[in-house]
Amino acid sequence: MAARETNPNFMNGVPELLILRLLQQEEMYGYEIVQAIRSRTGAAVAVGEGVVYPVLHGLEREGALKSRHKTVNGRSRIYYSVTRVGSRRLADLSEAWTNLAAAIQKMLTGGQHGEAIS
Amino acid sequence: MAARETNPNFMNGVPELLILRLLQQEEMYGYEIVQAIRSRTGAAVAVGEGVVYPVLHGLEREGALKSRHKTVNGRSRIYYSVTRVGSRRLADLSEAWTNLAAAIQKMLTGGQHGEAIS
DNA sequence: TGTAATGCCTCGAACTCCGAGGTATTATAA
DNA sequence: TTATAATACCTCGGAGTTCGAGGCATTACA
Repeated sequence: MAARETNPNFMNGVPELLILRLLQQEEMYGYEIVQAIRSRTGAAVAVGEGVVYPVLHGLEREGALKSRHKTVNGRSRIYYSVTRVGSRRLADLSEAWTNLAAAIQKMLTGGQHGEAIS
Repeated sequence: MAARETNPNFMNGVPELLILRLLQQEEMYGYEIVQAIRSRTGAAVAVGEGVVYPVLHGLEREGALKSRHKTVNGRSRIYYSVTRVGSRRLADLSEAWTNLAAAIQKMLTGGQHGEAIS
């Protein structure tokens, strides 16, 4: 998918959305995010590390996230948190997703006829 | 994206879902579908012909759709309609989408803490 | 001592969407 | 009459994502 301009950048981007949302609530590290997504969605969404880490790196490169190292129990972790840019991005993605979901929901449950705009 | 097995095939697949849904309601042809999606979603979703035709061909190849030629006003059209296989597929995709949307919605609006299922 | 869990990472394969472009006919406008 | 738009079909290359497997290292547990 190219950088779509007609449609909101959704269709894809769900991992990015969820990661931003989680990090907005609290600072987390990659491995933790993988499990948080799985558990908080009741396994409806399950992304692997192969998805999470690249997204994390990409968002940081864009300035949407900032990170800091921390060692806990001899374990080195990289905690991420959202920046002002990331917060803005989350708001945009969140709205785009909501619009898309609403549109699709309407099509799935809506009446048979393509009502004219009238 | 590979043929995901952990997650439902969503994330993507929105065009496929909408096309199946439209065709289940009434027989349509490609060019018509492009505009129907745009108008019935209030332009929230706008897929081009470069998306619709390949999906149509793929679904027909899989036996989810059947087609018939028809000439109207000197215009040659290919009308598609869903088969039993397509109907089954629509039901599956539809359910998968609903589950995904619900999971995401909960994450977007839900409380800060990773509450236990309770 | 070995296996699982934690924690980080990258890579290639597969897939889809996107936009541009091509062809042909009919309708409308200049 | 001629040019442009609309209808109607199609394909292709580029771009961006997700997926799973795999690698590395340390700590916890059996």
